[in-house]
Formats: sequence, C-alpha cells, structure tokens
Amino acid sequence: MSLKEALKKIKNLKRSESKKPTAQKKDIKVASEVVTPSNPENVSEALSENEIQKLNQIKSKHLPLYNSIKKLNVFQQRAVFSDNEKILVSAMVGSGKTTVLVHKILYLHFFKGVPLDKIGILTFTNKAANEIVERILTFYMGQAETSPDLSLCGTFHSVAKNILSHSELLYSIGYTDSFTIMDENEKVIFLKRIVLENNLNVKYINRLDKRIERFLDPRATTKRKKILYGNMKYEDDIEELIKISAERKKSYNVMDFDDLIANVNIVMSNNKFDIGLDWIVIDEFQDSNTDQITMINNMANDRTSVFAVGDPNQLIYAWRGSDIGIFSDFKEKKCEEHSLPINYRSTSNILDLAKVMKTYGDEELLGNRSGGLPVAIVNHYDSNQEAIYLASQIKNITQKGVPLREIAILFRTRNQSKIFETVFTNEEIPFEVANRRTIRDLPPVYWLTLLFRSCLNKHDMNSIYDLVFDKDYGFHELSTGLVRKYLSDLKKQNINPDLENFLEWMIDKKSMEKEFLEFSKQMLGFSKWIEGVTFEEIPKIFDYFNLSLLLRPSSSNYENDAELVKSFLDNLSRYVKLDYDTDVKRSFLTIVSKMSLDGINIVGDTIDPNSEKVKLLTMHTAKGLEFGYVFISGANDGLIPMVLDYQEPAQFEEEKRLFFVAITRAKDFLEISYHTNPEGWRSVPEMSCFLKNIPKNVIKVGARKKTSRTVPVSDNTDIDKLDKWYTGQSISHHKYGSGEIAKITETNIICCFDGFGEKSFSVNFLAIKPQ
DNA sequence: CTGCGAACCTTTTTT
DNA sequence: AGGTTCGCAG
Repeated sequence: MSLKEALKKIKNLKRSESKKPTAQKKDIKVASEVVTPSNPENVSEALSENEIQKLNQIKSKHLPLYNSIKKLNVFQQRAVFSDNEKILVSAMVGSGKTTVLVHKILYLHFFKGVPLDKIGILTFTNKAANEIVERILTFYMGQAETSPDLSLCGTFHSVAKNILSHSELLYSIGYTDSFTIMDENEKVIFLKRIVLENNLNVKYINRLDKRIERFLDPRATTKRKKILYGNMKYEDDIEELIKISAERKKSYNVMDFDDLIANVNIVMSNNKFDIGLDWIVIDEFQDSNTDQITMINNMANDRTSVFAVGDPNQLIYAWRGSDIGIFSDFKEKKCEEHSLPINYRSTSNILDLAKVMKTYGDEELLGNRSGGLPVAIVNHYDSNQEAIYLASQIKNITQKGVPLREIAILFRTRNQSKIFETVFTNEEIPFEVANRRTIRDLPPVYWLTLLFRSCLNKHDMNSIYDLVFDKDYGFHELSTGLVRKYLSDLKKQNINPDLENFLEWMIDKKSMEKEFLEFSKQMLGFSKWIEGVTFEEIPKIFDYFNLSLLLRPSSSNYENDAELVKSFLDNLSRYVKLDYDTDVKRSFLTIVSKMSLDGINIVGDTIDPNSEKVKLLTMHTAKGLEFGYVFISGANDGLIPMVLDYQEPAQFEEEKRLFFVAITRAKDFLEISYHTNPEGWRSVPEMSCFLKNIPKNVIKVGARKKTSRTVPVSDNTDIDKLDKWYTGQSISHHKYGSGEIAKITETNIICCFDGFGEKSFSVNFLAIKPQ
C-alpha cells in the first residue's frame, strides 16, 4: 500500500535536519536558467517578468520546491504560482494535470505558508486521492518532521464522512457519530428487505437500483419518467419505499453514499458551520455534479480560495449527474483561467485523430511527439475473429520485448470482454479484466466487517441480519417470517430493533446453540473491550470472538479463511496506528467506515496494478490510464456511439467524448476495429460514424477484404515497424548502467540514468539494451 | 388463475 | 435476445 509505505517512511525518517534552504540573494541569472525542456518546439511561450521574479522568490525561499517547479513547462508553472484566489485550469488530456495540482498544493504550503489542514483537496476516486497524498508526502518527507493532517484530502465521500463524524451537528439531523456506511450492494438488500417486511408492491424488483436512480434523477421531471418503468402502466409503492428507507436509515444510524454528501450539505448550510479552510483544491472538476458543487460551496467561507483542475473534453459521466454547464458556470464567476495545452503522452497521429473527437473549447491540443504510426482502422468478421487476430498480434508485440502491461483492449460494454477472455485463455495469454474487486470477494473478511459494524453501531440492523443469517458463517437460516415475527414482537413492546434485543429474541425464540450464546455475549461486550486495547492488541480479536471455531473449521476453506482473517487483523492494527484519532475505538470506527468507501484496498496488497497481463477494459474504466499499445474493439454504430438518436445531441457528444478518452489512452500504437457481423441487438454492421470524414493522413484503413467466418484478417502489419523501444522501458548502458527511457523522438531516444541524468542516443547508434 | 402476445427496456460506474 | 408487466381470452 503506497500511502501506508509513504507514511511509514516518514515515521522511520531519521530526524535529519530538514534542509531548510539558506537565504539567498536574488539571483537574476535564474531567469535564463529557467529551462522548460518539455515544451515542444511549436510552442513559444515564455514567462513574464513578474513570473520570473516569482520563480526567483521561490528559489530563495524554498530550493527543493523551486527545483521541482523548474521542471514544469511554462503553462504548468503559471497555473502553480498564480496567486489569484479563484483559478480554473483547463487541462488537456495527458498534460500533467495531477502534477500541477500537487505542485500547487506544495507551493501553497511551502511558499505561501498555508497549513495543509487548511487545504481541502477533493477527488472523485480513491486512486486519485491516494496518488495525490502519496506525491505530497514524498515531497514532504524531506522537509518536515511530523506527518501532516490530510483528513480533508480525499474523495468527496470520504471528506464528507470525516466532516460529519467530527460534527456536533450530526445529532440535529438524527444521527450519532457511530454511524456506519452501506455500499450500493447493501443498499439494494436493505431496500428489498423493506419491501418484504412491509408487503410493498414494487415492480421490477430486480432492477431496483435502476428504478431508484431514475426516481431520484432531478432531470426526470414527469411522474411517468420518475415512477413508471419498463412496461408499467400503474404506479407502484416505489415512492413509499423511498420514504420508509429514508426514515429507516436514520433509525439504523446508517448512511448510503449519496447521504454522505447530502447530509454534509444539510449540516453545513443550515447551521453556518465553518471549517475555516484557506483553500479548496478540486481534481477532475468536470465530473462534479450539483450536489458536489454545493458541497464545495458549503465548505468554503468568504475567504476561501479555489483551485480547480479539469478537462471538459473528458466528461463522460454526464449520465451520473455531472454537467458541462458546471464547468462553464465556474469559468464565468470571475475566475482566472489557465490551460495546459501540451499532451506528453501520444504520438501526433493519435492526437490528430483525437482532435476530431474534441467537443469542447477552442483551446488547441498540442503534442510533443511528432509522427508515429498512422492509426489503423481494421475490419473483422466478428469479435471472435478479432480475438484470434489480437491473440497473434499480442504475441508479435511481446516478442519484441514489450511487456504485457503496456497492451490494452478497450470496448464499450462489459460483456464484450467475454470472447477475449475465452480466446486468450486458450492461447495462454495472461489477461486481466478490470472487475472492481470489493471486500465481498473475500467472504470471511466481509463477514468480519459486518461483525464490527454490528458491534460498533448497534442500530445497524442491515449488518446485524446479514451477519447472523450469513449462509457461510452465520448461525441461522434467513426466513422472511422470522424477521417479521421479531419486528412485530418488538412493536408490541413499543421498542426499536437493535443488536441487544435482536440477540435476546433469537436466543429466546429460536433456542439457539451454546455457540451463539457465547458469540452474543462477546458481541455485546466488544464496544467496551475495544476501548481498553492498544492497537497492537487488535489481532487478539481473533481469540476474543473465538474465530477458530466460528470460521467453520470443518470446511475446506478453513485454513485459507483463517489466514486471510489473521492478516486482515494485522493490517487493521497497522491502520489504526496510522489513523490514530482520539482512542482505539474511534480509530477502529474510522477504519470500518473507510472500508465501505475504500473497498478492498484496506485488506492488503492483493492487486498489482503493474502485473504482466494484457488489460481488458471498458472505455470508462480506462479513463486516467495510459498504454503503449491500445486496441479499441467494436467501433460500430450502435456501440460507439451507442445511442444513434440525433434528437439528443448531448448524448451524442458524450459518446464522442468517450471515444476521445479511449483514443487518448494510447501512447505509441492505436488500432480501431469494427465488425461485419456484430453480436448483440444494439450494434449495426456499420463503421462508427465518428470514424467517417476524418483526415486521411492520420489513419490507415485496412483493406476491407471479403471476410468469412474462417479466415482471420490480419492486414495491419504496421505493428512490425514499431521498434522495440517505448517510454518507461527499463534499459541498460555499458557506461551509465541501468536507466529508463524518458522520451522517444523520430531521431533520438532519451534515457534517464540513475546518477547520470538524461542522455540522448541517436536511433542509428543505439548503445542501450533492454533490461 | 393461467396462458399468450404485445410492449417496453436493456450501457457506461465511482463512492 | 431475454426479462417483466399488462391486457385479454379462456
């Protein structure tokens, strides 16, 4: 875990004197030293006098910061040290967005003296949050003695959670600070339970998530759009279901993901609650929806400055509520606008194709890698033929020494990956499908989290039922009648369900085994017990709950399960140490909440992002990633774009942006395919309309052979022209030792060696070897 | 109450 | 193509 490691490094850091730069006289020479090596030749931008002065000030105040900022290009530097209090950075794809964001934060802290806990940093994904934290900490390590408070740095949801759980006002909206969080999956189970318990009439129960989504969509205006679904003619009880669920979430002291944002907005707006931030920094601003914008506004006071970075051309989540208007609106609110126009990732041929898909803004998209291979557009009979063809192409590529992790296959829908999985399995090509792994993929660990949630939030009946009625580790089979009986018995006594009376009732009514009796006792005592332990003692939980008995010792999974749970507890102990709040119990609750938001990441280093496997990804999941070789499969009308409704230009544009995102994942090589005989009801046997009328010089259309079911087409031999070098590749040199390729131009390969810095080699006289 | 046909929807996904 | 709801016929 990178964050963990970074923190560890800080803690273990010898208290070496922080290298505070000694005050230096202003060195006018710096101006000419300002090197922006990454600026492409066709960009002739230079810093103004003022900006050069600013750079000098940074140099005299904080040399390490200066050294880091010096490496940025002019546009990036400008965005970093502009002192405007409202800045929007329109970042082109692959233009170093995160780098600018991180440097801005470092600049604010080390040059402007803004404390890090006065900077709210908001991202959409955990991955982005971790990357930013890690990069801040890496720089911080050499500069400071203690680790900074970054509790307001994270995803919108985790920051909302942190604000809520430290707010007194939580009580005013009916929650306590031991609230737990349910994920989308648990929410569906929760809702279905309400339907059963209350005898509600709810149609399309298996598409509850879709129905709720539509019901809550602010853009669905008519009742018909909100309530009626599929072939429905009459309203059902969906409105009632949502009403009951809202009440029940409060009585359970549980929030879903949307509630976190909604509640933080209620608490912060109703009560003039101010967290006194100096700055709010937002990543991927184009993805914000209105609730998130409200949250940003609520977090800010009159003196809070804002720095937002985003790329409207990569807005592919409008269907989740983000809106291009939010980007433009912000722009108009007297904010200073910056652009990062230079793409460092892709060859110019790839970028030229991408430009055709650009839907927003007049800003130019500039590259710094000339030429490259033309983008190939090839035709296959069907996806099976393509999979066979790709298998052989991948073998070709890897024979040149390209690692599998540099190859990705992108498609529009998840089920398009199946055929590749089958063929690649046969052909023995290692692959990885980007399935989001959740903690549910580790059943005993998930069961344990249910146990913790049940013990720490005794009103979380979701977790309590799921825990006790779990089919693997639970104690009793779930029957609808049972819970109903329990609830009606409680109603007679006019009390609310909670952990205590549920366990009592179960023992009483169902004459449960001794094992359950013992377990109940330990559950009820856990909250007290955890208060008295230190973080080192957390692994003792295993014996506290007598897990060697509860984890089904007779099952064949037992050894695995027990080991998994033990290493999970070890990790927990480490996390509690790192996230130490006010006491172990409080930290423990923090971690338990974090697990709902963070997914499997907390369990351990089970996923290797750089594993040597071909990546099979949907275009959406590919966002933010880059690969040397990209194959986009199935660019047929009806798939890309999926909706061929010319009445809805907004949807059409979003499809175009999605295609833009897919194309711009490629660094060196891009091939796009469409099928003569596409499967699925959606697509038609036509090449995507996006691919028509594009400049002929950037693409190479594969000959449209009369293809048959049995003869695979393989008319893209360009791939052989690509030599074996790629950026990021590990290489070695007889004199400079091992290094990495930093950049490849038409004539030179520039390598970075440890201790020797950058060296450039002519492609005609290559003295380097792959490693 | 059951059986049949017509009509409708279906994707993408982070937290 | 497959799942669901609804109307209608029996």
